[in-house]
Amino acid sequence: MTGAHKLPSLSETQWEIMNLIWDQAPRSVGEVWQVLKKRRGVSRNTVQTQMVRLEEKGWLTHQEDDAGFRYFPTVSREESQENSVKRFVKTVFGGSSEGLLLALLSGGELSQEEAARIRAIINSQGKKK
Amino acid sequence: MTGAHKLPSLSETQWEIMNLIWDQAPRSVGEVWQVLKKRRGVSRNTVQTQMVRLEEKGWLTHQEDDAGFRYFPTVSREESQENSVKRFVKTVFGGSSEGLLLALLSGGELSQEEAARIRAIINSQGKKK
DNA sequence: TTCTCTTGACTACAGTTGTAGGCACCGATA
DNA sequence: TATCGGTGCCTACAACTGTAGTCAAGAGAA
Repeated sequence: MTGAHKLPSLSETQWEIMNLIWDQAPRSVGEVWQVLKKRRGVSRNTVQTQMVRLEEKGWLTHQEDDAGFRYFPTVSREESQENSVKRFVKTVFGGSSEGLLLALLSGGELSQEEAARIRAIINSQGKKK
Repeated sequence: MTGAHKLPSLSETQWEIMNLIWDQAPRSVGEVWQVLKKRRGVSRNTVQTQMVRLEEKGWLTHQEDDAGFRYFPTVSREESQENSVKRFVKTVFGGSSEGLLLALLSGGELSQEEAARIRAIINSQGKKK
């Protein structure tokens, strides 16, 4: 499982777009644009360019129907996130997952609730094996 | 504490170099090169260019002594890692730290020991407040 | 004193990214 | 039918990246 997809990595903007498409696929350029425009006033062609590039890189495919082009992700969000985390841990923390976790906790970004949920996840994992 | 440093973000190669300098500062271009050359056969000028760019971006400064230029980090590794994690969580996980943690755990990259240490960290955090 | 090595400065160049303008086509509408 | 909004295609362009070559000055070595 977890195929070793090995697509070229995503820029931040590209993550933003991929996340929208993973949230709900398929999506047209126009639909993605509607969201991004509201979020940060970007132009339609900007979005289109990125989506074309994402297809070139292998992250998206499209089908054409009477409504136009509809884009689909080619890989799952989970797999992509996992790969991305691995790489991130390697480059920023020299491979130490603990380092990542410590930074996450010291960052002071977690709410009480979030911290609690994280503990719950960790503990359940502990039992699981 | 944790000054809002707001330097332009680092590329992967730049993280690699910064990590070497954080490991031991100050460092000359030659010293950094020695390590990188072994790791991935890069040329000296490549390293120098990057270090100059890092200084331009504000991540490094240098002093000159009789041995030549010695480079120092301008911000702490911890602070930089924390900022980097925040941004990463935002772009890849739409802001969900739990998402990050789940990906880390599902990634199947953690050894038993590492998982155990992570649990320990989490649990101690729990008590701490 | 020459030749060589190290080092810092400057230059180059292709690939990626973010951003967007212009054009042509098509269907709806006035 | 003349117009208009949406769509896809092609082009552009500056900034940043990774990579490295050339050069000149200084430090030793022969």
